[in-house]
Amino acid sequence: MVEAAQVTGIGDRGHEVGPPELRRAIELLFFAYRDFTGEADQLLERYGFGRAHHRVIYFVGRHPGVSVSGLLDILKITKQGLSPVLSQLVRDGFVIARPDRADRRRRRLFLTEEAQALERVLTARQSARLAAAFAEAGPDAASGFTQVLEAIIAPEVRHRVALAFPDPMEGSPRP
Amino acid sequence: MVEAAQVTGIGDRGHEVGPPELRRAIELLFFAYRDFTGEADQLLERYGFGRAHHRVIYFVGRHPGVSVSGLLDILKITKQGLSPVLSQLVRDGFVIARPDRADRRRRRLFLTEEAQALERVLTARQSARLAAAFAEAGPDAASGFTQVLEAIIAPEVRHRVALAFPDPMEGSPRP
DNA sequence: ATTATATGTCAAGGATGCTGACGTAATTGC
DNA sequence: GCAATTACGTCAGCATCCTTGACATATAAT
Repeated sequence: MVEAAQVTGIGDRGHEVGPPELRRAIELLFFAYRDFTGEADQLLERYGFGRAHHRVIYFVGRHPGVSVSGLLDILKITKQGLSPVLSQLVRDGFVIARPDRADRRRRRLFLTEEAQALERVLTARQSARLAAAFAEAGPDAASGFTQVLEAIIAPEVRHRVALAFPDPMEGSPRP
Repeated sequence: MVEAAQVTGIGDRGHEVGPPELRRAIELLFFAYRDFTGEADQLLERYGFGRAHHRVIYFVGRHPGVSVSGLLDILKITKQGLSPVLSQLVRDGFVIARPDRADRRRRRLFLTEEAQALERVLTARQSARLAAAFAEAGPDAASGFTQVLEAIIAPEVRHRVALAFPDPMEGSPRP
């Protein structure tokens, strides 16, 4: 096939393997995600933060009082991987960790006001980009977009995603 | 606000910052992309490859005869970043680089048969996951999904995405 | 009292990038 | 023909983010 590609050469589309619309969707997801996540980096740099810090700030902001292990469950990384990032955020005054009253082994994490302000700006930027895309594609497309994303997510992970309307149980201590 | 979060404590949703559906979409994109890309990793490990190798295999497969700089343009990384990955793929017999006939400074990249087979399996896995999500969400949602992804992508990058139908100009030498 | 849990830390390493500098071969422009 | 440019490679150094493994400490549960 390599020889064939060289012989037929120019204009060869490579081996066709599946429905073009699926192949196209795979690529769209790659490019879209890359462009989308690149949005916030410039602002984070000013604070000496990277993507990992962004994720922590975001999810602690969404789940105030989450425990360290709860955060690890969401992020699906190891505590050794989280450690330097979380330490820096605490050291720099962006995250506050206080022991849970009922179980003092657990540290509940909260954003400081400065971190909340940063998170608002970061989320606002990404929201603006999404809103522009939704406006361009139309409300039905926007609805389909979230439906498909939800279907892509592994069933056991879906419950972690924020609900469209506030979750009354959010932040409650584990049994 | 941190104190407020601790006082109101349990059940607090954190600071509400924007439309819930946009916040929800941001999270969906995060979880969906993570689950989606994790799909192929297990298979790649058997070859001693990572995501970077996957990207090279994928795009060389989609653009047979692409030059090194062409690949760098697609991936948006530096040649120093690509170098170890591409070298390993050539060394392991997954990518063949031959000088362009008209301009022998340029190396045109092709996949070997083994690499094509691997790429087919990898893409088939991801296609299957996408197809399942499309089936679950319905054809209209699938259409909206790709429309929104395309709208998210920066305009100057959109032309890089595969077309739904083969591009007759693909692989042609630069003027 | 023993065991289990939540967390932290030290060590070592891998994957994937970056910038900067330099070199070589080939092509292009004058 | 010669200089500048282009395509590519490589070496050095560094950063980010993540891993596994081992061990320590405090608290809670039994």
